[in-house]
Amino acid sequence: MLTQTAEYALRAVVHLAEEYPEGPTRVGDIADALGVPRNYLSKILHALVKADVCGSTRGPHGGFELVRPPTEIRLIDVVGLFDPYLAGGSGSCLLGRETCDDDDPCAAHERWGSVRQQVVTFFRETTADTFVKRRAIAAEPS
Amino acid sequence: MLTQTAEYALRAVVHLAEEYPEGPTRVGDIADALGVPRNYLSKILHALVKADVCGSTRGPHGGFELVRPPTEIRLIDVVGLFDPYLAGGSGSCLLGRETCDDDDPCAAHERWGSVRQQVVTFFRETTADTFVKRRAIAAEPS
DNA sequence: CGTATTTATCATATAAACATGATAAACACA
DNA sequence: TGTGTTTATCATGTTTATATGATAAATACG
Repeated sequence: MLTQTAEYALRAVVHLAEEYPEGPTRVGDIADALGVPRNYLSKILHALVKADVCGSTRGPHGGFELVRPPTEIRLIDVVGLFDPYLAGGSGSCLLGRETCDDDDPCAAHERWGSVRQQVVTFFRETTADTFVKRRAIAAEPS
Repeated sequence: MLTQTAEYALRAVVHLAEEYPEGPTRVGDIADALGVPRNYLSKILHALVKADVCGSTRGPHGGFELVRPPTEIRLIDVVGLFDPYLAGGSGSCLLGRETCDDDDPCAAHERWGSVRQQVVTFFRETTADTFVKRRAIAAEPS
């Protein structure tokens, strides 16, 4: 449903949300935590920097961090970078018609559009904090 | 959302549903009608034959046709052949966890599962006749 | 200033999806 | 039985996604 790359990006952002607002986290640490290829993740994080989702710092104590609080980072701005059809509406006609919109719909337009919209809405309305596992403050009760 | 191949398959099956229950349709005719590569479509249709969705006949007057009425062909059995994650539930954890089910769910399990389920349900409950454009029997009223 | 640490960038490799082309096998029909 | 039509199969090519590795540039700190 998502490309591997988009899923890596999402998981990295959720991970960074867990660290927020501590300082930068190294690529290697994120890669180890998520179990994804380090150099590949590096490229993905760099794309997120260019998209103004993450910030980066080089050198000792460097790494990546979110540029805004997790509550203000919509997942659509993360996965949409790597699965562009989720962001823009291109190639959206299930039956492959050139033009397919509300005015001139294909036979599947309404039903498929509705399903598709639910997916898009999910990523648009969900923010990076949603899937953060909060650490327990106190020890768990015995 | 669907791979190109799965979309070709879906469109071919909808096309064959429009011909049903006439005799077989040639690959070339289907390919021309849909605007998809002929030889590639041939391979896809062959897979649909092996999956008992289509039947094929060689030689003159040969081609492909549905083996059952379109109302009895679920789209999941078409797209699931080429997008296996839609059929089986593999790789379904958005956060990449090894085990993620109702008993031991990740932080995204419920919300993502619900969205995902809507897509799967769409293909499971929609049959090949749904998107057939019926030819008007009479001339359209002036 | 020098050195270790870290991201940025570039070059390359691998795997999968997508697509093309040629030949073989089955079939219809004269 | 022969010939043309059609799918079946196999071999190959192209493009994109995924991944790896090496080097360059920036930064912190002694």
